[in-house]
Amino acid sequence: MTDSKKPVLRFAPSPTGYLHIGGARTALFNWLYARHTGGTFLLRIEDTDRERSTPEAVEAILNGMAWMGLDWDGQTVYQFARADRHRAVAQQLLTEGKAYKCFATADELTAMRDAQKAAGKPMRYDGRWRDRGPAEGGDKPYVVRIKGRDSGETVVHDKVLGDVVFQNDQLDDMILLRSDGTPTYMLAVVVDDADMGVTHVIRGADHLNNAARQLQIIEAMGWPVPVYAHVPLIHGPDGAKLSKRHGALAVEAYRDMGYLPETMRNYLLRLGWSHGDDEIIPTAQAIEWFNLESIGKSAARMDFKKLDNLNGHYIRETKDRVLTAEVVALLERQAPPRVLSEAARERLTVAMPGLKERAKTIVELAGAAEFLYTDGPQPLDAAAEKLLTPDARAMIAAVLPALEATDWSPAALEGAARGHAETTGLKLGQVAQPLRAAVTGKTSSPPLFETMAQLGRAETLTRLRAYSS
RNA sequence: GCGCUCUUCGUCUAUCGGUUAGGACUCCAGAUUUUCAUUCUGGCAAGACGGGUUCGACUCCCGUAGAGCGCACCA
Repeated sequence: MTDSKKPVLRFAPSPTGYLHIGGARTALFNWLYARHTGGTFLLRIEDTDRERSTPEAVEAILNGMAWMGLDWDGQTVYQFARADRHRAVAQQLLTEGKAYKCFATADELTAMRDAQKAAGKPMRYDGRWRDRGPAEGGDKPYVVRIKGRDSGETVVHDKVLGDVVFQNDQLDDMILLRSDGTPTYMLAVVVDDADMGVTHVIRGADHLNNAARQLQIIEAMGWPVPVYAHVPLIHGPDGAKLSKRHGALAVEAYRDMGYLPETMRNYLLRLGWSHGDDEIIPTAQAIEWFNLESIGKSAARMDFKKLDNLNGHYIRETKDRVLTAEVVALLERQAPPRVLSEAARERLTVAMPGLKERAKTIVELAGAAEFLYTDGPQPLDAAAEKLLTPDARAMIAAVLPALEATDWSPAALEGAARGHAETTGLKLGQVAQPLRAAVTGKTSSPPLFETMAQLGRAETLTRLRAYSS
């Protein structure tokens, strides 16, 4: 560990699927720590599994990172391109006697494991080729395995979990090079981390066991040991493993559900990391505060109610024009895309202050604003339909002249409505609600008289007349 | 089965041997309001269980239970 140097962090996803919520949090923690310390944050695509890696997945991960607002330093490293280097390291280990060739066939190993399981023994490679000379194998296919220590213990010093001790006799001699000569993940990560100068490895707790194995390679090569921080996994709302059904969705699915990137960063940060009683932690503050010590040890569950609440907060904090852009983008992504006119966008922005404190997601916002960007009489939702009784429609007709006589300012419109309420002995709400239903098609909306003013005299009257009798 | 890890309100968490165990979300009640929402006030609600150690344990140790992860020529 060289304390004099700035930390080097990395996020190393395998492109076998989209960037899910757990990966996004791992990336976020790495990014925050790098930005907090003034260090470097690298991105490495672990595409050594040629069967499962796809260009689409790479694309999805890059897009996900971009949406989350997580930028990385330097070029993206593609692990597969470094296979020669990985092979060279394996070769070095081989010549130094720190690795050996194993000629056991897959069938043989399966049989071995079955026997172990039947005997209630731990299932692991028994080292049958550990001390046999390669000559015995002849020209049969072989894999290269690390010659790990078979006694003593390996300790992973983890910043989150503390010192975790593994008995070396439980760590089997893992494969470095497959029989087709390609490097395995275990070899590739260690070599790449070393070559990239990675000083801190922040990754999911599912890799904790791997850390002990990887330490064997690191020690064999005499490389510096990085600081490890294994962060607990995220579970679904029911405590079970996160699945598509719950929230192991692509981060972009959260965008489509109407969540803001700032919300996701804040929510994911608080899921497993804390700073006293603080809940609202904008990204700039997060960079200032983030540390490894305050990462919790236990797995956390997704809580969409809290996500919604946070998102509502950030929506209210966001500038009107930006929210309009979000709504516009959302509508354009819809199944039949819907493109808003310049006038409609302007109307949205003007009404945004009243709209945004009523929405928890951009999707809700777009829905609640529909009456603003759709001209003409509005379709009524069930509650509005129920409210617009014949009596209510007659009331609208009765109040219409008074409204028309105003200068169409919010105050004047309210005055007219109040006046009508007084002379007819109604409460203001009994006048306002039918008007609201006729104007917006809904029983709840931003303040009615401001809304009518924003809509304009002609448009509002068209809608009112459609539901008056 | 073997190994590793985790365990405070329903959920996310604070607490780093001495507190009426705090905050946030959810939920409930109330205030404000032309609706809804926002905002504000108040309320419900927790140390998995069992042993120790200690004057004193949520906090340290052991055990039990539950949960998660790992045990591939996947990453």
